[in-house]
Amino acid sequence: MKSATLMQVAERAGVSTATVARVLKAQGYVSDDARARVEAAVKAIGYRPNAMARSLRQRRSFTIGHMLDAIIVNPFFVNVAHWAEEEALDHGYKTFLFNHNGLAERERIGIERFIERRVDAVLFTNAVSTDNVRLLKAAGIPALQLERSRTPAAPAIRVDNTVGALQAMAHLAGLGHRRIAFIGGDPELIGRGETAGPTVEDDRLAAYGAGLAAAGLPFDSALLRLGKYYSLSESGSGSEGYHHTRALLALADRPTAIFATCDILAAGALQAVYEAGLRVPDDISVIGFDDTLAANLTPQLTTVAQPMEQLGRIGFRAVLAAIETGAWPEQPLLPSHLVLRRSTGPAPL
Amino acid sequence: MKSATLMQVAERAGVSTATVARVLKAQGYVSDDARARVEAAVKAIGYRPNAMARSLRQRRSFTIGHMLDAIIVNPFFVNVAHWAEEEALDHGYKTFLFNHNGLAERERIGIERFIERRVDAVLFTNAVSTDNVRLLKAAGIPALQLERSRTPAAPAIRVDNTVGALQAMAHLAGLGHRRIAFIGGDPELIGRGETAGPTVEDDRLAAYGAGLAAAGLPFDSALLRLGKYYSLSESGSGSEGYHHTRALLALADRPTAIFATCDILAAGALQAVYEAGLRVPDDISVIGFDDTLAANLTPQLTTVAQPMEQLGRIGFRAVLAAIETGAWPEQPLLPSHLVLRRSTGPAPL
DNA sequence: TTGTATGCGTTATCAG
DNA sequence: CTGATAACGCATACAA
Repeated sequence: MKSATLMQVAERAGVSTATVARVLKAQGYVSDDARARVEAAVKAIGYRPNAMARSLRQRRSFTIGHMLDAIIVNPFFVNVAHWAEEEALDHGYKTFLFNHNGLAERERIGIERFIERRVDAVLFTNAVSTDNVRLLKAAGIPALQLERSRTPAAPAIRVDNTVGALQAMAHLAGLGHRRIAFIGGDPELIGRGETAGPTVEDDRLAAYGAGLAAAGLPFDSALLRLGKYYSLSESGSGSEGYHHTRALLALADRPTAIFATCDILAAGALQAVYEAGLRVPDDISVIGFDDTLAANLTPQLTTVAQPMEQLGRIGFRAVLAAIETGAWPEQPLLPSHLVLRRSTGPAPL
Repeated sequence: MKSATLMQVAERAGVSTATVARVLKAQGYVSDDARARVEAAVKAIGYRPNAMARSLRQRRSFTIGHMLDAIIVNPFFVNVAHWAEEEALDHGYKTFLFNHNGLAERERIGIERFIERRVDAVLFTNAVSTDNVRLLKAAGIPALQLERSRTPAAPAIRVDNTVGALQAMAHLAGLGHRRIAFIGGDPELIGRGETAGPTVEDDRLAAYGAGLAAAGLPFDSALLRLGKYYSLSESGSGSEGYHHTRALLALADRPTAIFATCDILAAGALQAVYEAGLRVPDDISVIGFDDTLAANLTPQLTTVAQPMEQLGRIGFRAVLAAIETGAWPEQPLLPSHLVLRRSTGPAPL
């Protein structure tokens, strides 16, 4: 039995479609008698409104698009998407996900699909190309960037990376570490996009420097390793962190702590340390970033958590406001914070 | 500029809407002249078809629903969803995801949303309640289960868990292990659903027994630990594996190898072994299942891989066939297989 | 308090 | 080869 229509409900209840619509939307005057008959009819034939017909008529799909990067490699993206979806559900919305894997061409295709399906707004975590984002503006569809701003073509709800990173550095310094290495995304390779001002990678790196200075520790370029977060092609996605750490451990005066700006990088670091026969945190401490893989690693990873749930929920509420009012609410800067687990300890003597 | 309509294209090109539709769908006779004018008009006003109008008219949404379990805890689900989506994209489809976290009530809500949005079919990875699945049947929407069959109310594309599990056991036995522990999902707690015949958990457990027997090893109930795969509420999702392993290590005659039937369980096992000051694989070998977290763990985990990409792709193609022909294609039993990494080695002397 | 009528943007069926 | 025209299922302005 293909779902019935509103008209069939009306017939069965002996009223007009307008009346059925009124009881369904719980607005407008309806007599108790009519209401009861309609409700009975709805139940009897198992009527379910056709969302597509409704959307066509209202020129609103109650659907938003969510563009994501590297969804099967980095759990960060699924998490943000999950919470955005959760919030959307609470407001009668559904989301369409699209994974661009960092490729502008894929992103363009995804955006075209979104436009064809008439999403009411689009969330980017993260955006790749300004031109693509402009496609949405041209179509009159609001767009919002989450976690970082990579293009000036859309507003962004960003994360304060500095606060959490400084906590991490202070934690390490407080444990007596004097040689702290940094494994991070290269600001030149990652995230620069077309937005002016510091990128996420700039901020994390700057916080490393500031944390060193605050603790009165010298900066040593041998302890600085910048590159990609992970490779999408290689099977062991943490191999970037693994190789950097191998190099670090080969140093004559090796570090006693490593601050990696992604849990995936930290996962690779833990593998390299283990392979070298050293123990974490006894011989070397490790801190990650994101709080994605952290609780599953050995030992459980101390890490700077990103506010993934807030990002998703607040992000959705922001686009909803844009859809309904045409204006963007203020965009808060969401804090990151250190989560202590078992991969950090006192510096070895 | 809100996206233009087909009628506007028609006006601009000086033809009827029917002609525009003909060139857009590349079917039916259109003169080269008319075709050129239409194409120019489409380009000029940046026309994009309205998928909702099309769907309403064709009574087909080119959308499928995908019900998932524990999406932010177990990467397995995102992976299957990703590949199903990828295949869907190749066929002009999009998927709606819905996460039920194992709750029948949530699943019901998700299915209702799917029906309202008129998805053309639904994929379950995995289903919770037979009643919910029947809701789809009542609405005339084809449904297919992926990875395991938990209800007789829909066909299923399942995985052959036995072949991979036997490989794992043979690998361990070949390395000289004689005391091999098993940490797995409890057939009574997980997966029994309403389907007759052995569950996934039955199969994995049976393969453990068969592997033992094949290697001429005795079965020792002290080495058998059954429970849940993970807890959705606890932060460290691998805590189940951690606690089982602590118990195993406390045994007077402890095992030299552990076969855990989920990478998340194995992650917890690795943590417990590490905490006990033992090394993997020197003191104890560990094998997981799924190949999700495996490459990120320390040491990289030997595991039985599930065919996640095939599950997603073949699953989508099967529902597409059901949508188009009304009949289900044959449902293959997809093999699992052992992936060797660094967590297994010769049994200690 | 209720009903009628129109249109949302397509597609499909007809004639021409 | 092309153009009217009628649905698809719902929402809403307007009348009654």
